[in-house]
Amino acid sequence: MKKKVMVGMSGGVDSSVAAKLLLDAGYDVTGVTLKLFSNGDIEIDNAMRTCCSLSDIDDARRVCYKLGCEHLVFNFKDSFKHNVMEHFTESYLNGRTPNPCIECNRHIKFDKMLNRAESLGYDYIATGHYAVVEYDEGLGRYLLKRPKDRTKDQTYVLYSLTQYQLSKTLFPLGDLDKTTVRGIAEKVGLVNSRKPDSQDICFVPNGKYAEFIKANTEEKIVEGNFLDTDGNIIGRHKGIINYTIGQRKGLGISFGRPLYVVSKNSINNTVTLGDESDLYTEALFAEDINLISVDEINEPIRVTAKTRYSQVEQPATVSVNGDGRLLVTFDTPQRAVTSGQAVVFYDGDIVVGGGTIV
RNA sequence: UGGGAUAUAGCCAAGCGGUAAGGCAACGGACUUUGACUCCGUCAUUCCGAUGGUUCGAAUCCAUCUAUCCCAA
Repeated sequence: MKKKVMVGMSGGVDSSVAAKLLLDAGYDVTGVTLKLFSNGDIEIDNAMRTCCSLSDIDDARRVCYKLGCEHLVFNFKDSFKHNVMEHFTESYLNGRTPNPCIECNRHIKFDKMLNRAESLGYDYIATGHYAVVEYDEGLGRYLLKRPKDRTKDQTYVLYSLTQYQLSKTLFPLGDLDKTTVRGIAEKVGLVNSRKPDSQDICFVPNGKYAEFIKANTEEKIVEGNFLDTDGNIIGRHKGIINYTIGQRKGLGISFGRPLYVVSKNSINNTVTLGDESDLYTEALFAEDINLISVDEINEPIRVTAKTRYSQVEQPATVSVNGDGRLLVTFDTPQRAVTSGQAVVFYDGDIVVGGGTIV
């Protein structure tokens, strides 16, 4: 009997090809598009393309029709609002810089959707992520590994997956590169074969995330002072949510040389600016740890690690710090390590684990 | 109302008679399934506080005015 797979389909080319590949591999495939928010809720016009606009649900539906598989739409708006949007807003208000894609994977795709799939009798869920899941007999563990196409590596946003979630997940695109995927879509004649890659935060399609926060919080966004690294007031900022560590653009302050956000203080409502050289730190603490290739960390281990989605992994040492936190020490100081972002550890192509930067 | 100095794009700033450097900021684009970073491009079309004058030609020289700053009263 065929194994049943529920494929999360955004309407984009990647997840569409994932569905196609699963069908070819002999699975009983159902495409699912998640309704995560209404365009009306986030004050954007409906003509705009986001992962949940009508046109995207339509694209997914048309792909399924073309492939000859069932297509469903699940309404996860409440969960998305609570676990992703509110977390996003809260994080910024507290002076951190969140990564909503990670929260969406953690709470929506690989939790909500997986649960729904199981209750409906599916054996697996699948997505169009570029990553590899592999069961290692020796370790007796499921491993998350980097994909063939390194330029599209999405393991960074998947570090939170548990052993159980990994055991239920298929990533059909792990061994393909993007051009091959587009080629397949083209060949099969999928409507979205040339659709641009998605980018920006899906629920903030105009890129102005600060406006989203203002529209979704009771709290008043108040102006405050820009400080130099000695604590002197050197200007006014438009509210702490508008800035993140390492940011240069949009400060609106002319100083003869470029200035970068070095730190934020949500208590005093101040933003400290400094030179590029002030951005480098060699150690960080991480919390909310999820480990994949190992059960626990007792002795310090050598890894490569990255602190943002698009960063080349850097050599580092990870050690326990009690209180559930990990201490990550890089061999060389890293630029703009930012609270709220994730740090993910690698052992070669294998994801060791990761956590949220404190 | 004695003396001195300075007035160049949003900010800083080159230019010293030959037809407006550069930096910062800003804006646009590329890159990017997060925020950023980075990269590329645009940014004073008779104009350099104002008005006259000298000159083939001035932001650059002269005069006056205006503004600001400093020193002294």
